[in-house]
Amino acid sequence: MQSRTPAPRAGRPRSAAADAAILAATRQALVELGWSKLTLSDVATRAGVAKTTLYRRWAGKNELVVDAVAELFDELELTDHGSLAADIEGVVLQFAAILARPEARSGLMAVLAESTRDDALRERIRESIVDRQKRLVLQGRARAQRRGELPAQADPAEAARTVDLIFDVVAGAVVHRTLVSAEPVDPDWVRGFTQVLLHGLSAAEAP
Amino acid sequence: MQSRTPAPRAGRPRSAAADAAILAATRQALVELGWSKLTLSDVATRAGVAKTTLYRRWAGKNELVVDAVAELFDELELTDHGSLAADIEGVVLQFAAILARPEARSGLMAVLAESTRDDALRERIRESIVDRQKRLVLQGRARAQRRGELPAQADPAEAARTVDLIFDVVAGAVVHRTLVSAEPVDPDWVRGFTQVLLHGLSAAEAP
Amino acid sequence: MQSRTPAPRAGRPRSAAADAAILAATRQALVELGWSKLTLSDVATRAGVAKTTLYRRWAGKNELVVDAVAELFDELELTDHGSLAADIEGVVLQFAAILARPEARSGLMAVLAESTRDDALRERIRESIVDRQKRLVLQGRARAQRRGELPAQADPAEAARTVDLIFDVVAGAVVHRTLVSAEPVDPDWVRGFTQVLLHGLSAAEAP
Amino acid sequence: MQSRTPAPRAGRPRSAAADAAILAATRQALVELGWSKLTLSDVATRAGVAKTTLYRRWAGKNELVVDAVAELFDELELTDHGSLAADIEGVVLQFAAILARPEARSGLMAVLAESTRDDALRERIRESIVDRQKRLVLQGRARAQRRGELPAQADPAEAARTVDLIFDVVAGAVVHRTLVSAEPVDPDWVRGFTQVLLHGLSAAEAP
DNA sequence: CATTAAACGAGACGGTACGTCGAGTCTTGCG
DNA sequence: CGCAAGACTCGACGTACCGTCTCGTTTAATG
Repeated sequence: MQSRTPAPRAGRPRSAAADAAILAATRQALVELGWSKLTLSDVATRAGVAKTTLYRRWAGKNELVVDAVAELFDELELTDHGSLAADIEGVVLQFAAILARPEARSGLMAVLAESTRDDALRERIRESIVDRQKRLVLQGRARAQRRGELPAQADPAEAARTVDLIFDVVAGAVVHRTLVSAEPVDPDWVRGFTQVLLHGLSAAEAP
Repeated sequence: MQSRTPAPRAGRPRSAAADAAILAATRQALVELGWSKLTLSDVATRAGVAKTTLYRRWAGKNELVVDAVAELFDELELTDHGSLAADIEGVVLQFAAILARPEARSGLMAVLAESTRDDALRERIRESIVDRQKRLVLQGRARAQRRGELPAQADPAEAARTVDLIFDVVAGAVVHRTLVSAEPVDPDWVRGFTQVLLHGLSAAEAP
Repeated sequence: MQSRTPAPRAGRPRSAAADAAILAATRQALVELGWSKLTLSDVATRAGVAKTTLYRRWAGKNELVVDAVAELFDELELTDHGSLAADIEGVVLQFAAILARPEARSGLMAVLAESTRDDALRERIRESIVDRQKRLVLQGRARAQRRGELPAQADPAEAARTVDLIFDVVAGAVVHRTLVSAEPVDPDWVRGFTQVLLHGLSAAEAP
Repeated sequence: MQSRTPAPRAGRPRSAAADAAILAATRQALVELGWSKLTLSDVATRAGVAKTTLYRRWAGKNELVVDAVAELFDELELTDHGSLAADIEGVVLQFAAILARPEARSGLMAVLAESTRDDALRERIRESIVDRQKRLVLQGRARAQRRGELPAQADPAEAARTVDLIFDVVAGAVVHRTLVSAEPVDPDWVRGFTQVLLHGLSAAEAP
């Protein structure tokens, strides 16, 4: 495969530093102001960049925030704790820690809200954020199967459907706990959640 | 408890019809425009009401939309289908049907996003929407215990914690599936989800 | 004929004070900044008024400046100095004094420049500034005819044409001297100009 | 007088063709867009030249337009029609014909407007446009004196003052008629104007 | 039944951010 | 070094919506 060099066109090239500065400034502004009071003028000022430069690279607030927030989730990883339950607990705690950061809370929910009426935006979110993190589920299952904690799945379509289901359950529960119920995702809760996820309600209610 | 009648002061009383018209207009505007392009002037015009009248009753866009959206969720009910699994499947489908309506998608996520930086708003959402629907979980558990599908829980604190957990898991998964993954909540998915919820991952992956 | 009361429409009436403040602020800004560096935001700020208010009343910079400048020329009057020559000299000096003010120089020429490509603007200038001042020529001629310095004119069409001609000559010469040649309109020049106007070149060159 | 060759320094010399192309493009843009909507980027594109090249040669819009417009007036000449009156009528018609061209109207007035607050620009206009055309007045007077239509003038200072006065009267009247009154400079008007100029108002009103 | 005080419609108001555009400068690579 | 291309900073543009205000006009309970 060839290098990614994007065809060195004529004229002055775009400043690479500007991109990083803008995304950082966006996150900072999200922390201080939240989504709705964040203005692109302000972001430009913080980044030491003209508003025009910003609009040359992103179509608007939504696209910019998606990119700024997406980077936050790339630090997630599935540390090996020896058992499936422990692995899940570990990654759920990491995920909750990210969602506890104001730039993530504020930014993520807002772009999700916008995406309900903007298909292009939804696709962008899916590519940049959602699908990138499904790797964690795949990794977790593979590891659990290697350990013999889960059986192998024959049907690949069924397997894919299960990955999606688990992702929705895990991500949904943590997001709901954090942003809707606004309760802390503490080790107790994580333990309870993992129990339900692995063994179901009936088991969970009768330990 | 006192009557709700708010001390019939002198002067012309507020029009009761206006409230209903405004909330309906808000939902209609959410459908057509979505949260971010909805303007209070527009809502006022649609409702055949002056902007002043609107601001006399709600503090702003957020409060108005919370009230407009909250009504949508009151139609949820836990029909008795004979078994816990069937009851869950029924209510999940109902919930998904509401979330499929654009006024709910757009409005709900937006106010949740705003609530990440506005505690009063979060409290209002919790009162108007979230806590009102926990009744469904309570009802479902009571019915399942009557049927002998679930054991009684001795510790009331533990019982409350379980209700919250289940609510986060169910609501979170459906919301995530609908609004983030943007995949349909069809009977297949609901069956799979209910299996995981009742019997856990291990069971679900090897039926 | 009825009063000018402009049909008291519904809603809050426009502030009368705002108009005056805006026009005064416009003249002040013309003095300090000149036409090309004058911004409507700045005018609004000076007038203690929101930009919206300004745009609600004038379509743009051009229209605003026409109105602001037009008022300056309303102070012109044809004082009776006893002879046609003296009357002309008097009004020419007055006119030159107005053109010496920076708000008049800068504003007038700029809107004239714009009017070369904007017929509506040209018409507005003609109504607000040019035609209003033709009264001076009419007045001067009437007075001179009363004194016997000029013969009466029988043909009204011819008379109108002469008024236009004289206006173009007088206004044109003073404007050109002031703004193009950028030389002072002092009493000497005025005397010479009046001689040419009344008695022609041949006489002027051989006194 | 030294050669105009500007010291052939090292490096690639400036393209001579570019200058002409830029000035032509400027005039074309003035015709199509007028002063205020003319942009230097657009001029550069029309001339097939980079913006840099343009700024290397002119300081800005004003200077560029002065040069582009000045060339237009160089085609004026005082054809000998046999009498002073006829000569004046001829040159006035020529002048009016130039002012009827949109690039002249729009460009000339705009730079004059700018020059009210920019002394360097005014000086440049005077050199490039105004003073260059005073030759016509000098020429006309010399010819008339040769013919015996005008007496010789002894005092050179007085003579200079008269040239300026006549120039202001002629140029001023034509410009005012064309751009302010926005009436055509037709042969009738020119005849009337020449009568006033040569014989004065009193004569003109009683032919 | 007249009074009266608040609610009402209309729309102007001071603000603030928007997204675009032009001016003039700077930074590439090519000739 | 000149030049084309085009990204850069800066600042004004004209628009839109917010939430407040000031009008003149209902409208129901009270006196």
